[in-house]
Amino acid sequence: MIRLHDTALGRVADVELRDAGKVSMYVCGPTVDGLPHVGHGRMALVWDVLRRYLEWGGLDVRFVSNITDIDDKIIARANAEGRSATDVAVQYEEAWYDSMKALGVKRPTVDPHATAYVDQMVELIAGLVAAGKAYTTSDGVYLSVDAVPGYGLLARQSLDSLRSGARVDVVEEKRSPLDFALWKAAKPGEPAWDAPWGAGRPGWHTECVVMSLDLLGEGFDLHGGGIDLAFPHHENERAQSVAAGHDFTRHWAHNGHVQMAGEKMSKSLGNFRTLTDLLAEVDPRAYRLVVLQSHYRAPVEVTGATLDAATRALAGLDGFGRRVADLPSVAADAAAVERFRAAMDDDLDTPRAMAELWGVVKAANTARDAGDPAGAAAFAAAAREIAGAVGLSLGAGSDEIPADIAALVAARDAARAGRDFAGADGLRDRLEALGWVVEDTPGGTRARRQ
RNA sequence: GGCGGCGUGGCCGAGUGGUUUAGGCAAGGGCCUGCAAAGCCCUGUACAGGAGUUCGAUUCUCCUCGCCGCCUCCA
Repeated sequence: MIRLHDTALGRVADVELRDAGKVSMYVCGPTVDGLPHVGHGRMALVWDVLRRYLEWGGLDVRFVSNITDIDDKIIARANAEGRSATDVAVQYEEAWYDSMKALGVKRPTVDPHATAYVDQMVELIAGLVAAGKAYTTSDGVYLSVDAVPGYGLLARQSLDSLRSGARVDVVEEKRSPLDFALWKAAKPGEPAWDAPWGAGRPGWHTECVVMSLDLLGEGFDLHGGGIDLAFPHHENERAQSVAAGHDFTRHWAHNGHVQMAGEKMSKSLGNFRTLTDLLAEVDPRAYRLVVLQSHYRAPVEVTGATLDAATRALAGLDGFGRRVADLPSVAADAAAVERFRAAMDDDLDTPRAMAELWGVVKAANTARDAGDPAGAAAFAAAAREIAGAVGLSLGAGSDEIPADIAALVAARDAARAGRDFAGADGLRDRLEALGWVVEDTPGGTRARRQ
């Protein structure tokens, strides 16, 4: 079984499944208050890769990822644009899934919406109030962190050091600066649900607790998300579930951030680039490759240069895919697949896994050049196996050739056949000017887009 | 102020106490080709600086410098 870094333990640990052969995982999804940014894309890709890899390994994965469709920023946008919060949420959820589709990120098994779980959230909060672990104030309901054993587990800090470092605004009625809102009382004009403490809306942290436990059950296997969520979001999820007597996730995993010029990219810093824009400019697979070529916990710089390098690398893989398309389909080279598996099982070491991919690509090319099609086929099968396991398709198909391009190619072939090389080179220049590359292969001339 | 991370060859980016190399992109040389393209082969004296532990450190310890993150909404 795979080993992953566990944020609660601060080290890599075996992922021990609750039920043999089945994986229950929850990943915090987006708040749909705007277009997704590049960082969201990395998050989605990292967990998609993990999910696909586990499925490839024969596990039955139940992947739950939520949509936060009620939140302060959604309300702010709705008010600013003079429309309903629901309207805003629906629009940006659609944008989210459009981007996910382009990236090749599989749809979650279930994608719960916060607004559909308000009743259960109210129930959870009521239980915490009744148990004396949460208290009401004039603006909502707060959880008392002093009532939670081990608060600070995910922050990896003691309650005291968290308290001394707190920069939270002092709210007079809060018993501790670290206490956080379970319920926010509605201000005039805000969307609101009824509750024993007055109309309002649930706090962000509560939804994930209710939805993950409802859809995955007590003690589910894995809870993931961006590293920025470790504290306070996940800390507070854990705090609530522990306070309410639940057995929460068995394993916490977090992905590192995307950096822009060495800085974290985030909405609040305003230095973000939307995923929508990025995907309009580059092959979405290139972004997947950038993500795969960095370790999921390390920060990664997403720039024109890194995307460009990945695009070129992808072109090489696509060329390989085309070249081996005619090889017989045979069993994948077992040793190569095992090396891939070892890399992936070692805390999802995708950079090493990708190195294995290029290793088999090279091995297949070498075998083929050496006149060993059987060996080439086994390595090519391994390459497809590995690429498929991480959600990367190797462009096996050829480009559609428009008639005018085909005519130029045919004219060049005729010129070459007549040993009119000057004419042939002129035609190749014209093709290149039109964005096409010609390759003379033993099997005939091949044209492809640049 | 508290907690944590990082600094690897032109760029991106893994990894390891020592015999043989991560890998990708870029670059140079060769093979192949009418010439190319694609592919294959070869090449580059990389581990921030200092001290220490060790037979031996890029890999462990300490210090210095630089960068970054979390402690507030945030993937």
